[in-house]
Formats: sequence, C-alpha cells, structure tokens
Amino acid sequence: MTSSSRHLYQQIADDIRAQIADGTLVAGDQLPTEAELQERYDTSRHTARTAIAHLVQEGLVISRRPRGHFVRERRPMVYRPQSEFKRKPPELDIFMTLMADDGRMAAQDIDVAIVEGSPDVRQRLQLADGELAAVRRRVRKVEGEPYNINDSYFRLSDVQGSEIMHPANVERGTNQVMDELGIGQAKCLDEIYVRMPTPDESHRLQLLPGTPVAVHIVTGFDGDERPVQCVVNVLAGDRHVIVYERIRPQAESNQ
Amino acid sequence: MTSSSRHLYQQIADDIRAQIADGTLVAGDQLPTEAELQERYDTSRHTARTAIAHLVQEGLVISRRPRGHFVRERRPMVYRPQSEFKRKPPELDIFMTLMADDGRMAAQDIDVAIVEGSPDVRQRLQLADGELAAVRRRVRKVEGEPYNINDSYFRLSDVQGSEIMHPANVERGTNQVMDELGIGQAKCLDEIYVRMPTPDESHRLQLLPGTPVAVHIVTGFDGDERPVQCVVNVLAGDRHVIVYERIRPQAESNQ
DNA sequence: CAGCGGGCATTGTCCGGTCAATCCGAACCA
DNA sequence: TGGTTCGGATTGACCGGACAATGCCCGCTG
Repeated sequence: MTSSSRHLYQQIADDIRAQIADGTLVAGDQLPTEAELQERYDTSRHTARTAIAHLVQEGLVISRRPRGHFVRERRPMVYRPQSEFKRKPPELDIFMTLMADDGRMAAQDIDVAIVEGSPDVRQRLQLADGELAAVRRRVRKVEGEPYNINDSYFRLSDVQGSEIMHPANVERGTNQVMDELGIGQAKCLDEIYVRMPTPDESHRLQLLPGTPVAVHIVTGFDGDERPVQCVVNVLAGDRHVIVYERIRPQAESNQ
Repeated sequence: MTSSSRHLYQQIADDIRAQIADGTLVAGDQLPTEAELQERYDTSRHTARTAIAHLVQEGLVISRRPRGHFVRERRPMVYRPQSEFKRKPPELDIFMTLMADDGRMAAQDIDVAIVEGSPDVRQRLQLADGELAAVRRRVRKVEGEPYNINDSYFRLSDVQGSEIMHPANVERGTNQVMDELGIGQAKCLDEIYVRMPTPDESHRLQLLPGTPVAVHIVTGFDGDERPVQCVVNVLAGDRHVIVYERIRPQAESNQ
C-alpha cells in the first residue's frame, strides 16, 4: 500500500492518518483494533500498538479502554485575553459563531494563599528578597470539565486585608477591586508559551495524551510601570482558541 | 524509592522528572542509559524505554542516537504579532532581555502560488465559490534552523500583477505594498491554536518529538470590514514566546 | 422488569529476545 | 601528522509471549 523505506509502524500510522484526513474516518469513529491491524499488516501486536501510540501522541486519536481507539474531536472555546479591559462585547465576529461558546462558566474552585512564588512570578512582580506574594488560585470548569487553571499573584503588601484575599467569587471583578485599592492597571504584557503539560497539569485539567497546553502569563502594570499583578493561565490546547483584536494605530475609523 | 501503586515505568519517569525539576539533572546532561535503568530498577529494557519515551513526549528529554538521552533545553525567541503595526520598537521590556533575541533572521525561502486555499482560509477571506487566492509561502530560518512557516493568502483579484506576486523579499514590507494598492489593513483578528504538529510540519520545522506548535492565524480587514489578507503562521513551540502588549482603553498616560 | 453478575473483547503493563542503524573514538596506516 | 577503518556503546525497530484491568453486553435471577 505504501512505500517500503518507511518503517512499518509509520506506514500503519500514515494509512490511518490519511483516512482521517480524507474523511474515511471521521471524529468519533472507531479505529481498527490492534489485533485487526496486526493481522492486516501481518505484524506483531507491538508494532500495531506503536503505530496507534504515535497517533495518540499527535492528538488525532484517543483510547477508550477497553472499547478501542477512536478518532478524536476538537471543539475549541474562544479565550479572549482582551475582554478583561473591554466594556462592550466584541464586534468583529465573522466566523466566531462556529465555536461552541454557549456553555457557561458553571463553576470555579477558588483558594487563596500566601506564597513565595516561583522565580518566574517573582521576577515579573519584581519582588524583593523575602517579599511575599498573595495568590488566588482558580480552576475554571465548564459543564464539570476543567477548562483552565488561573493563578493570580499580587504583592502581599498591596492586597493584604482586601477582598482579594477572600476565597470567594468577587462579583464585580478583581480588577475593579484593584482600582479601588489604588493599584489599577494601566497596561499589561501578555506572554504565551506552548509546551506539553506536566503530569500535575495533565491531571488537574484532565488532559488526554497528545494534548499540549498554552501558558498565558499576564503581567499588569500601574501608571508608574510598577508590576502589580501576575496571572498565570494554563489552557488545555484542545479546548481553546486564543483570540486578539488589533486596530492599526493611526486608523481613521475607530468606532 | 517511590510508591508502589504507580506503574514501574511511571516510577522511573517520575524519578527522572524529579531530578530534572530539582536540578540534579540540568539541561544538556545525559540521562542514565536504558541498560543502566534496566539494571537499577531490576526490570526489562522495554520498561526502561517506555519510561524514557514518556519523558521525550513531554518534551523534557531528547534522544541523540546513539549517544544517549539528554535533558532538553529551551531558548525561546520573542514573537511579537503587534510589531507589524508598530513603528517604534517596543518599550515595556523589563525582563525581555533574558530571551535569546540576538540571532538575526538569516534567510527566508519564499515561493508564490495561486491556489484554492483550505476551507479555513477561504472562510476567513470570504472567497466566493471558484474565487482563487494568491499565497506567499515563507519558511523563516535563524542560523540555518527553521523557525516558522508563514503563508500569507490574498484575494487573487486584489494582488494580481503586483509586487506581492513576486517570489522575492519585499524590502519595504508587503503591508506597505498593500497600502499602495489601496487595500491597507485597518484592523485584524489574531487566532492562536495549540496542537501537536502534523508529520509534514514536524519535518519542515525539524521539530523534535514532544514539541507542540502554535498556529497563529491573522485575518486582516480594510476600513470596510472586508478581509484582505489571511496569514497562517506555524510556530515551533519550543522556540517561541508569543508576546502582546495591551493598554487600557481610557488610560491617562498613552505614551 | 430491574438489578446483578459473569464472560468477553480490548487495551495496558510487563517479560524475554534479535538484528539494524548510528555516532564516537581509538587504533591503525600512509 | 592526517586520514581512514573498524569496533563498541547506545538507541531504534521489530518479534514473540503472559497476565491484568476495564467497561460492556447479555443472560440469569428475584
């Protein structure tokens, strides 16, 4: 069927991948079982397994033991870092309607702690030696499934005794609270890293094998360029699209 | 050493992962060989291999056959979607200096073609049935290593006969050319998807196993909300940080 | 008809092995 | 001294096998 220079497990994977690409196999379909592949390609179970394992690592296929392997589906939700600063809901949504954005934030587990913070966080908050941070840790869930991990770090001295330290949902938003505390953000810097999850993240987000994560770090600065907040978001790659809108600086129509 | 309920290959992987986390093993260090692990944990080579394979898929470890397995290093370059629209180089670079941003764009291979375009692209450009697109495909390299794939799609009717159709570097930038053609962009929409690479992408970007990609799609609109350009960037996850700056709308200091 | 339980198909974890491919370095030769 | 050859260490690609874990279905039972 395929060329002979490639390894057998690659040929098997290629064949299945091609079937997924051309629509012979669609999302939700079951793949041939390991035993079937073993027979069809006249090989060992080990080689058939290796082929499937590669497809799993590519995020194309999931295993539902002991039912078999299935073609994976992908339904990303829109993740919009800018919405934090925007009053109006976004316009510019030509194709957005495709996305499954219906299911609402059902729940979020919140806990608050006083911590040292990782070097990454300490650096971004420009904490002095020995200075501590407060962190609000949230796991956001949609329909029971965890969607992202959201850890917001503050200088402890900025927020001590405030509403931010209470492990309850702040209805009007923590940004509003920060404004009231006189540490409102004037601008912020977003960094997005892409990598495979740690086993811990994988567990907390209930990620399937072959699912990378996006780490979105927001460092907020007040009017004097002083960092006042550092938010670390870990997003499941298969459940998100990150969206930004950009307007050209000297644009004529700034509706 | 570790608990017994977890599987043996997981224990081995956990131990090595812990050593990487706590600095016993640092970037570039060699891992124990499969034979060593086999003996140390009194197991089969297969199990030792499985443990290492997991670490490879997590992006923590690379194989340099036949020298052994090594702790992977990560040196991301800053990728700044907004720079396209900014005249001045960015300010707000408190910790940016950490990043290895020194090596310059050494080369980029360009080719131009007239294509139908994938459904994704057609939809974003709002192409009518049968309408064709022009595409400038680029692979950008730094020091010989490919860094990202950059495919810019245009409506063929917009750019036919223009400089954009020439497979050569356009010194003053294609955006400038588009302005001159009267199809300048007023705003644009960025989408960022995170997933594992296809084998083709993996090959073109020379990705190591366990490296996800970010797909950054920019749809550019003119003053009348008409899409005039759609750029698809595929970025190697281990070689990029995506960075945005955001200024609060009604900010007082808009320096 | 509902609930329980046991068989069964399938994947997951392990064991054992062989041979090939690859890079390094040391030994050897010109 | 400089190049070349060759062996060794290591990973990669396969083979074969055994048993465990897990849902699902079906048939039995109350």
